Amino acid sequence: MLDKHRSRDSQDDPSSRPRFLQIAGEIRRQIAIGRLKEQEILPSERSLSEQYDVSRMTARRALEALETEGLVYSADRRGRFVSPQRLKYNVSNMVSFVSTAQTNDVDLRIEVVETAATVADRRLAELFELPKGSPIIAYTRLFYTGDHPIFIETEYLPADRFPDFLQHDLCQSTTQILEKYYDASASTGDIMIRMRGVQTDEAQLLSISASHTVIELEQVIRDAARVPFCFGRQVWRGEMAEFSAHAIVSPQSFDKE
Amino acid sequence: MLDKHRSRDSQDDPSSRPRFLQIAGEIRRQIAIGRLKEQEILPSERSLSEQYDVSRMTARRALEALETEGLVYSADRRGRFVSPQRLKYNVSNMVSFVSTAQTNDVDLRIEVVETAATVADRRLAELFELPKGSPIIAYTRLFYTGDHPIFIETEYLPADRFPDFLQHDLCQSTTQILEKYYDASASTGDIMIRMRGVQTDEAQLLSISASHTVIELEQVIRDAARVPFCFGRQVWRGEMAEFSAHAIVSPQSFDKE
DNA sequence: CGTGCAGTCTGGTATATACCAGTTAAATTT
DNA sequence: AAATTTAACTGGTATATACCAGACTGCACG
Repeated sequence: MLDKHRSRDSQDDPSSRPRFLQIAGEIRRQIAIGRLKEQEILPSERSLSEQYDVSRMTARRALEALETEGLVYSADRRGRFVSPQRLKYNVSNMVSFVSTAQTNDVDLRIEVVETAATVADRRLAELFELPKGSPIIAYTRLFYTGDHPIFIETEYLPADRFPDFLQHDLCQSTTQILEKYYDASASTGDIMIRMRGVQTDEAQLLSISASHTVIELEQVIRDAARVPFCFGRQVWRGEMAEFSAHAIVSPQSFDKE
Repeated sequence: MLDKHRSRDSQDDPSSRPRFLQIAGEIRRQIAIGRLKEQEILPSERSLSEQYDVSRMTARRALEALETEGLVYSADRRGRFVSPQRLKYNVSNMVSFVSTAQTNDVDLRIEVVETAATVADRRLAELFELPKGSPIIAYTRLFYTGDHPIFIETEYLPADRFPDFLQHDLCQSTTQILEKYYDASASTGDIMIRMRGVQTDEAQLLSISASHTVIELEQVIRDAARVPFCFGRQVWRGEMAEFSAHAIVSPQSFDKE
């Protein structure tokens, strides 16, 4: 009974790289050379396992590796697809992500997920230099290229300064609404970027599975008088994000801790 | 036969969340409340599988979920540990990451991985506005907190402007070397940040397993005359990074695409 | 003509098992 | 007491199997 599988030297040759990584590499190459194109469907786990003569689990691991890399995404029970190209977001050039995307002929679609009139919690109060409990407008939007979700954005505005804001059509650049109707234009901003695990509600909106990673971007936008008037948080599909910025070394920086 | 009578045994109650996510959540909670502290070892796959009465593979998936989130890291064949706190990096405040880290009492250690005298490829030539083939100095360093790797940095300098640069001790702030000995101080910079899959050599240095994600940060540093004199690329363990920046809306932005 | 209903496809979850190669600490020998 | 062996760990890789539920395709029926 010793010889259960006659696996023998199947993988103990010194080409020691794990089989699933070899397969992942093979597929990666096919994407690189264009044999598999954006949004194209990949071979299924089962067909890969036949093709490479490995178990389904091994084929799966190869695909999962490509998924965490961001090269590939999985649409539950429909298959896996080649991820579309990254979107570039210049955070300095705060002249609205929407309009720059549109001029660079990115097929951008916006969906309003939720709007709310609420009050400032401690953090928002501190940020806007308002008393805790001041009225705040909040709205969450989901951004797509085509039908591919890219990021979720939630923005908070002090309600007093922007009356009837939610009356406007939020499927456009809010920066432009703020400028046009409320004379509030961005002058400076503080930005924070980090990678973290996705939360279940976010995962649903972005149609990624739980226990993936996303990139979170928070920004405070200030007007020429350095008064903060907008706080925003974006949660990006990690593989879709590329942020750039132009930094100017400040004469004296006085934000500490 | 509308009423499909399902067996109500074991765990198919409508709390339908996958078992491995429940377990991951349990551990996550224990980290959050401090029952498991930074750098502390987690229970092994096998002991978790007994504790929760699941197969080892399911326990493993729970731990892997925490790993991709960045809450936990795995040291090959030694166990899994709670990740240390993030490091904050203010990219605007270009006054050297090293010195700011040291004032904020972060236990920073630098290891020189490689130094090289090479020549400019197309990209570097274009960047530094030099002819292709001009001499370039390159060096790669690995940054740690304690014995925990954080990021790899490779920097490129035009050799003509910085003679004998590699003679200096590279285990300190290079920004300061540049300022002190070569009178080159940062005035502006262009920064790019994105998430991507780790490469095998990087994975080794950062001691993470292949098919994880990292954050890549590239920056071009210019002096007061807007002449670029340093190009750097950092590859961060995703869970360790948090970038912040202060942006100023430029009167007219004339960089396109 | 569409409507509904199989049957087949997909990925997602879960279990059980096996072996490998480093790590570590205890046991043993020198 | 120091050096060395050993044995009990660890995570990593891999296979085989099973069932689920949603998505899709095509066929039969009204």
